[in-house]
Amino acid sequence: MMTRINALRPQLRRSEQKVADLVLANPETVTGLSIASLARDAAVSEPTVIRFCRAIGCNGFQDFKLRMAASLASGMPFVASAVSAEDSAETLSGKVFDRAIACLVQARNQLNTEALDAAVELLNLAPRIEFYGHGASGLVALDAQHKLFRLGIPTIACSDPHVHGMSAAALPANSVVVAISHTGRTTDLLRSAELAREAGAHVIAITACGSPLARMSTVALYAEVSEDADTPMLSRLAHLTVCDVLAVGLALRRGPAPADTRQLTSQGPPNERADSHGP
Amino acid sequence: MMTRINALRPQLRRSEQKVADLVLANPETVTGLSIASLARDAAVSEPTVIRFCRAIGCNGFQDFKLRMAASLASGMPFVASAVSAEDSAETLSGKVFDRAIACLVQARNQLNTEALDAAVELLNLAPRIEFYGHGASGLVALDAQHKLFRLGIPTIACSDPHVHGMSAAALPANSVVVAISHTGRTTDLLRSAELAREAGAHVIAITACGSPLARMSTVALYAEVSEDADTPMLSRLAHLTVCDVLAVGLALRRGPAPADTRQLTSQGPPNERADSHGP
DNA sequence: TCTATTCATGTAACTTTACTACAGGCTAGT
DNA sequence: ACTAGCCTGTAGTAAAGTTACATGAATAGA
Repeated sequence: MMTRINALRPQLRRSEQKVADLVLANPETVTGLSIASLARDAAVSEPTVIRFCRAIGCNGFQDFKLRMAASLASGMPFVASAVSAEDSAETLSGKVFDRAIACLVQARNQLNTEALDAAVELLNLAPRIEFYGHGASGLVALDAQHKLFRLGIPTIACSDPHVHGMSAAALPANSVVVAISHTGRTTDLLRSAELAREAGAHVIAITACGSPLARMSTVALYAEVSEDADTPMLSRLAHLTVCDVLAVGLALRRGPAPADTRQLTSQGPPNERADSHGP
Repeated sequence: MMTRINALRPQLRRSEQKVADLVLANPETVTGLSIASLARDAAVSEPTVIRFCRAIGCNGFQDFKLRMAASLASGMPFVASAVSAEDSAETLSGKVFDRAIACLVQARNQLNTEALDAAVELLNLAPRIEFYGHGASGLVALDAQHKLFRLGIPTIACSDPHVHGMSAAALPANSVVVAISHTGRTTDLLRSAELAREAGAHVIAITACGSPLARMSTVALYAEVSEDADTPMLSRLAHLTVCDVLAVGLALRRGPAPADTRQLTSQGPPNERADSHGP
């Protein structure tokens, strides 16, 4: 909503721009104002305000206020703010959670569909699937393995450079390596990805946009997280969820749809076996 | 907002309850309606609608609509909906991400502060900290270890029953075991938690409300996820984030606040060492 | 440079909306 | 059965949003 106003601002009439500026300056207060007050504050007439609302695609002032409130609510609560030692437990957990959520929202919005489609297709045709990652990303790889195992798709997760180096060189053609790295610059990982490609395998990269890993991959899935939150603590969550998407997409395409779908969306009986699969 | 209406419903007057029911039945449409239409649809008079708005803590109908829109916007976009084989890549990734986000929002809202405070305090005083978890939760434990290691706090993560059984029995007094299990019924984990308590250690449980693990723990952190999404695929994310909160809380209390805080909120130089810490 | 035309902006009138004061009617206690 | 108190709807009011129209400014053509 805010971005839309910003985008449409140039093609607005001068007096309407005054309204736009006022709205962009203090969006929170706008929802509480009436046309009259808003018109007065922006030094324009009431109909101009209405014309502004129409210009940015609303049905009127009421509709505008509603959309504004909705837009603020969906963007506002999950702003990433730095933690400080003075924070109470409540604000602390709020901040950490909000940052995690904001990170996922961002990842969700920038994941490009074509790449995702291509990735699922590659996975679907692959005779063998392997997940490589180091450090925190190694855990993501393990998690992906674990999840695909539950879906009946055998895979291998490696976080040891020598192991995945050897494994990559020996991959059959059209295999898929999912290389996970936030920075996309880990040399060991790049080397193994290179080996995999030489062996005729495809590389799906889960990494940041523009990284070396992204450039040398068959398909790159960008899970960029906001610069303020550029830490393994957050990128992890985004990577995990991207893997979830891949797993679900693959399961839907491969497995007998109805049964496997339910297995994904609701768990079986909640007994002690439910989370006792060894890692 | 919706939960508030539900909570206040019993102490509403009969005709006001009719309005409440209508609002709860189709919340999305309400924001577009006027008092007159809403009153007609609920078969009550206009003033009753206004009284209803006041009763649930709004300043009037306008305010009510605004809050409703805001509430819907923050809850709506991340509704958990089941995936199906017909979904395109875009809707699929949207659904998976939305469910992940909804899960975190839910976890965020139900994490109780006192327990969190107590947990951080226990961790702060602990001479030794260990994380136990099986299966997917084992990865969460490893992740927590990894993260605390980065913060300069040595810990141990175990997912082998025999290993954490032995370790638990040998814990010094006031040590802390963080036991992670979605169901809270894994027998091996319960046994080790029992051993830890007998050894004089505290147990922080990250599990579902009312589980056996929660009952026998010193402090229980509930990371309940919505019943529709009751799968390891989601609880994982909530558990990870709860661990993040614990780690950040602990680091803030222990370490030299300013330096460590920045280390948490923004990463160092994005070179190849950034995510190359071995698992 | 003057004029005509088009577009932007404000004024004024209108409609709908939200809200308030009051009175009728139902419920409950005695 | 009667009365007191409270819930509910009717009628009225003020203010809000919206529309039609007229005036002013700006631009282009002669």
